[in-house]
Amino acid sequence: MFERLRGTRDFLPNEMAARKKVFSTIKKTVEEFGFFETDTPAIELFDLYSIKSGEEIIEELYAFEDKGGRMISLRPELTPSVVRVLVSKSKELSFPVKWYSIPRLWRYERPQSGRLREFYQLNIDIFGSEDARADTEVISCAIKLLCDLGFDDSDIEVRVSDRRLLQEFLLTLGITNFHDVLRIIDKREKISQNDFKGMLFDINLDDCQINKIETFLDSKGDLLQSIEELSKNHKGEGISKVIESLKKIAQNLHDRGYEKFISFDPSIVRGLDYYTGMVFEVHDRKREFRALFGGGRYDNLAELFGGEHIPAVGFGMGDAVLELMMRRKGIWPEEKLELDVFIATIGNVEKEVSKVSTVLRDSGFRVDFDLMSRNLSNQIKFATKLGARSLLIIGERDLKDGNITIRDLETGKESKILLSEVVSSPSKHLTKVL
RNA sequence: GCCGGGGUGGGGUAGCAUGGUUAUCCUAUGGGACUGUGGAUCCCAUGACUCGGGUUCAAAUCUCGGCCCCGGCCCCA
Repeated sequence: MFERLRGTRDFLPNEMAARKKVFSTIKKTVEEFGFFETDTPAIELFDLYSIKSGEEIIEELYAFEDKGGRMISLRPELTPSVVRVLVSKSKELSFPVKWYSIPRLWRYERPQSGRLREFYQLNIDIFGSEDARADTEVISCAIKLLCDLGFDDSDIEVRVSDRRLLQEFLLTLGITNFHDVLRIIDKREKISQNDFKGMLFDINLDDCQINKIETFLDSKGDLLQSIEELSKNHKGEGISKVIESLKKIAQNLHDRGYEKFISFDPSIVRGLDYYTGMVFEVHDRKREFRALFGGGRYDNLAELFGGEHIPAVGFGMGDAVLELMMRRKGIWPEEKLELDVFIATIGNVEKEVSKVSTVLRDSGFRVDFDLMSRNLSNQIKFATKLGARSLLIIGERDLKDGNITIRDLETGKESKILLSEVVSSPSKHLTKVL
């Protein structure tokens, strides 16, 4: 016996049935927003990840040397691959490009609630547009997606900010070590106020600066309103440009009727160094789970990869947290098998079974029948376990008059019918699930 | 890598504090009976103390270590 690798999952047919429904909802919504599906290899050159990442990230790669002596890694995220494709094809693509993908990703991390070593992640990105409408489109798609899955504004909160806002603000305070400060701000929710102050103090900020930072971070709330206030309180060329673009995003989201989902939160910074503008995060309102989405604008990644300047905005959504949240709300689909027709037999009726099953399958029904020569009772039991909607009973005795029995397994109603009748017009007597 | 809580048939469990007959119950799976209606029922069978060391006359039970699972930290691209 072999054990499943830590942090990985097996999906049995009934579990897979539920996942398929969720994934198809996701795909449908995203495609309604005009995104096209892409895919890239699960393996890439190790360097694709080592170039822009720190040592800690590299430690979490599933990496190995191939037979040609190349260092290879399983992809831990999709963005580098997509940007690689984009850079190599940029001359032949017409921009903006709206792409999505639901890759399987691998990260060698310690599994926790909502975090696994192998998982799926929906990625959507818009490349080529710097316009605030692109940012809005991405955020709207995230919101619509959650609505279509069955969530509403009482379940989730989308917090939006812009990294440049915080940076410009820190500059006005004379603070330049963004990297350290952002890191601490990112932790603020998890630690006490004293620890927060202490950590900032440790990197040589004074009380006055710390107080101002706290006041600034607390200016969260309704997106439009908060931004209006910001623009009153913070003048200056750099900062007003950022505020202007946030205002556009806010107004646009408002026009789409999504204002209830959105709030402004200047403490959202999303990781480090990666993002260059708008950033957003989606959480459950109770904060029971880790972030469901994270995304934002990353305008200079293509250049980092040796291409031309291609502005980009997008997000990633992992399937693990999504499943936890949907289960908590009771909207994860039922894990049950689905079959349209099961044919039960009594005696030697092989010929008729072959004929009927073929006709039904040709008409698009999902059909199965007994392969074990079981008695009728056990066949019915088995049909129920397969989730069959309808049951056909073909028995030697009734067949002498050309009859078979047809039973609706959901209502329990059954009737006798001519076999020839079912064969000539199956859709009249049987229904397909879905 | 660090910290905490756990591992009893395929799944879910009782037993463990206070060591002592054949390890409980539900479910699942397989077979059989009811001679074509039973999505049943009844009968039979299958099947477990995570692994290794220690204490003891005796360990599922106490103890140490490994492995694995769950949760948290770190990190979260």
